[in-house]
Amino acid sequence: MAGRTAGEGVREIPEATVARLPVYLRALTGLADDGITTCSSEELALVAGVNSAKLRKDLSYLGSYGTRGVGYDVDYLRYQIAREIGVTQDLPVVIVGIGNLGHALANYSGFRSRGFRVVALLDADPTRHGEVVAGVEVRAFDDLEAIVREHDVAIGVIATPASAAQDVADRMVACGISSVLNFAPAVIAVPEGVDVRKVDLSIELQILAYHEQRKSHGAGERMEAAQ
Amino acid sequence: MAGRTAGEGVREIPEATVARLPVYLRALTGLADDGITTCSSEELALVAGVNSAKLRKDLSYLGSYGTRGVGYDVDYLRYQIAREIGVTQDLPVVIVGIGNLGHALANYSGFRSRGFRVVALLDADPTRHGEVVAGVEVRAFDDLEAIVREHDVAIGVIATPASAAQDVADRMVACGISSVLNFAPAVIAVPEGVDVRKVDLSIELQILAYHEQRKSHGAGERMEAAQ
DNA sequence: TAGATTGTTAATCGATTAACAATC
DNA sequence: TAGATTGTTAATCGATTAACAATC
Repeated sequence: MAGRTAGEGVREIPEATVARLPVYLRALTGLADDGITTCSSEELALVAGVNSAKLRKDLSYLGSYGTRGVGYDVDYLRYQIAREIGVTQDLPVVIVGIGNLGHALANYSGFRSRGFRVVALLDADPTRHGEVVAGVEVRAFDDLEAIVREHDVAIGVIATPASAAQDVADRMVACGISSVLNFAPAVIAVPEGVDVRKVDLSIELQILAYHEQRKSHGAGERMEAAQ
Repeated sequence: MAGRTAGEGVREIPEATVARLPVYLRALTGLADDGITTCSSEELALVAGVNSAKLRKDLSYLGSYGTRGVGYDVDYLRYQIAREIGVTQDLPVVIVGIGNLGHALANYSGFRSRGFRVVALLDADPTRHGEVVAGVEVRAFDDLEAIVREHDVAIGVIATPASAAQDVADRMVACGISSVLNFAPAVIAVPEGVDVRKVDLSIELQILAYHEQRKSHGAGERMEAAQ
């Protein structure tokens, strides 16, 4: 149930840490872009938006890549984190559903720059086929299997309406895709061994709404620091 | 630091529970659409994608809205959760940055159907001004303050490039916006009392990549259920 | 009354944090 | 050597879960 049973040092990295590694990676890239070659856990934590104790604890799961009294080499740490995540070379991705969101995703430069390559855009609507988005031609959903086989695609992105999401997920799984990023506002069921992550735009807004409501009530204290 | 000090029954709902309330709300809406008027915690948990113990524990923070031996009235529970979140009437939202993602967000029907109203679309690029997206005219970023004042906007959405995000956030905060949903791939700093939630498309993909990598290594066990 | 299901308790698990010994 | 900063320990905190008494 917990995947591989430990044993020969297959480091078990906590899920909360895994979710922050990409944040550190981005922060390090930002530092490197600014010409900074070395940083302390304090400095990196600041730009990553976490506290330094948490950062050091997180990094300790990967190994000892810092130097006491000195800090971390930006490029070296960046490579180690990228290696740990597995984004040192481009991973092929397919996007299904080329509506507004699919367009945005296809054009999203952050995929390319962070180790992903959009190898295909698929849509069920035949009138969309042949259209070129972000340099990639929109193809029929039925081409999924051939594309997955050709490019050895392991990650699929669902950007369809909610009603189509489960069907798309089933087809992806049947083709051998084992990681799914789901933007459709629907819970999808997948077999054991397949990972699903869900991004839900309106849920994030609702969480904000909850806190917003709490602020305006109970008029006791108000925003203390107004910058 | 923990906001209002308890006292006269200002229920303190755990953050993890708050994040799931919108999920329950959506699940209940789905059940209602299917004509289901009553459900058990087991049934609701199934469609929400959580286990029933967690669901009941979460709902217990809101009050006692179920009936032992019977279950929950779908419409009643739905109303209670919506009231708790604060989305019983439309909350005004502004979106800044009308690129691909901004377009997708403006057209996203889930906002409207879940208690949010996009009152303005703003972009720094003058060539975009006047364009109508999803029935709303794109206006100048400088109009932000007037719009926030006119519609009493409390929630802002940032869909700009990373380089503009901090500046947009500063301007939003200066206008009195106290909740920000940030889609730009950048950490933004805001004063105490302002909430920020961040949606990062490439981070989600990277988390999937990490698990994907782990699957292909250690060839020990494989996907047991292939559906 | 018997069966069903909630709401709550308590145990467990995992994540965060402060503090500091190790060490550059 | 003195100063700085990592990597780790241990304490704390919060979230999850199973179990079951309460009660419809």
